[in-house]
Amino acid sequence: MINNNGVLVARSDDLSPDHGEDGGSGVGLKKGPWTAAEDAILIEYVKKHGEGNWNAVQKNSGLSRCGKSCRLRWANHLRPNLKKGSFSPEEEKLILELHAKLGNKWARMAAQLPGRTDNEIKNYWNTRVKRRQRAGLPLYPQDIQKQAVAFHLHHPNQTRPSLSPPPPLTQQFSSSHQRKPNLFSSPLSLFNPTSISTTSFLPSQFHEFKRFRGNNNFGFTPPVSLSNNPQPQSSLFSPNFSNQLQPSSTFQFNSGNFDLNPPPIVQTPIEPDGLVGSGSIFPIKVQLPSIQLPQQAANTADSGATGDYKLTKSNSGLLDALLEEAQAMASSEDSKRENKRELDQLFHDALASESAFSQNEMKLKEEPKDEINSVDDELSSLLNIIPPTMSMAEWGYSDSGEISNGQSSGLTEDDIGLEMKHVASSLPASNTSDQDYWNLTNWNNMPGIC
DNA sequence: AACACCTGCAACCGCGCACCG
DNA sequence: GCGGTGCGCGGTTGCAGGTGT
Repeated sequence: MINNNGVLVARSDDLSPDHGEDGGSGVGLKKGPWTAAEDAILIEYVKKHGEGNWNAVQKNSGLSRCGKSCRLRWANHLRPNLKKGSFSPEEEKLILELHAKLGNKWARMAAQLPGRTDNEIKNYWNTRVKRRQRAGLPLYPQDIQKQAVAFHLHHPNQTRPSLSPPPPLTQQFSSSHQRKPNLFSSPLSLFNPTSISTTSFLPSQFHEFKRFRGNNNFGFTPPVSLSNNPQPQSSLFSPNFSNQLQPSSTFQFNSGNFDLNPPPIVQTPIEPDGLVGSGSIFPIKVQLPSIQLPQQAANTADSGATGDYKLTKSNSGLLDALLEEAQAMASSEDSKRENKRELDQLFHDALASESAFSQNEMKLKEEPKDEINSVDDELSSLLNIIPPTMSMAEWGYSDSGEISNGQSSGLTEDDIGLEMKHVASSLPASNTSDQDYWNLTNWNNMPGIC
């Protein structure tokens, strides 16, 4: 319904049920764009009462907005020290890194990007997805891919991947009205270079990250002053950024080091530019210090980390798919030892496939050899351990740009399963040490994994 | 100039989690 | 243990401005 001011307002049947919150009856609550007057009211209210208790805003301030709307408006637009304007190249790079690591966890990503909101990041990413899809480019630039592979070489035992349930079908491709495909049958399958797939390895540090009510890191905060308070230096450009990001981990751009937690093996199609936002200029119109305190929050979460892992919602991708497949296979086997061997091999095969694919990709690109060699050794060493069977390197590029094994991409899940079985059985037992196993056979006993 | 199409972004919506009585 | 409530997150929608024809 449009009111006299041309502003969309809620009809009574428009309101989100949302457990009956957001203003009780909800009748008369305004929707649509915020006016300057409303902004002023909200700012004044938060100044006085602080953030949180958003549903009280309507009652106490006379603002005809639901609590959710107020929170959103404050968080995304009115909060002090928000950065506005385009993302800087550094920010874009960081977003890519974080997305490779976290998947569509916008709030967590925002916590690493001072002054940026989850909504901004989400919009940026969706836009990027659309753009890259249109251009037929992969989502992740090559160096992110390298980091992912390099990390696995250096930290094969540090973490185990989450076995995520399939995310909502709408998780990744909503903007273009594409839906998360069946991994093996869709045009966006993992063997399609234009597909987008990520596998999240969510760190234990993020356990219970979501909610921090009752402290001053998240949730309710004391009344804020809109003046520029002394703010922590943006971690983005801090030399100690890696430490701030995740204690005890390393995180370096353009290096073999990565985060404590293995990032997903990202899908690796040909990357013509290999650059982030190449050819673009990314002016930051406003760069104010941020009032966000993400690191504190992260540290709080860190302190509770015990090294256990639990199932988290994440994007599924190549690795998840393989691991899920592996898990399914494992459940049907009698020998626990055999299971471990198989699973280990399957995972290593996934890594090998991706890294081999990376090599393929790098060969196809005309890059300075030095740059390529930065990870070549590591890749080679990985490939040396991995039997070449089923390596994606053996898969050629079809004329259409798709990766194929010489046939059409109409692989069935059964096909893949059989191939993976074959791979598993081809591995000599001596090739993998017990240390390499990630207690894969115990995954079913892990909390949150059923 | 007018129209159609595209793009980016603000805002909304539904869901799930944590807290509390 | 359970239901109600508050809140945050991720996905989706719709609109305004830009661009092309």
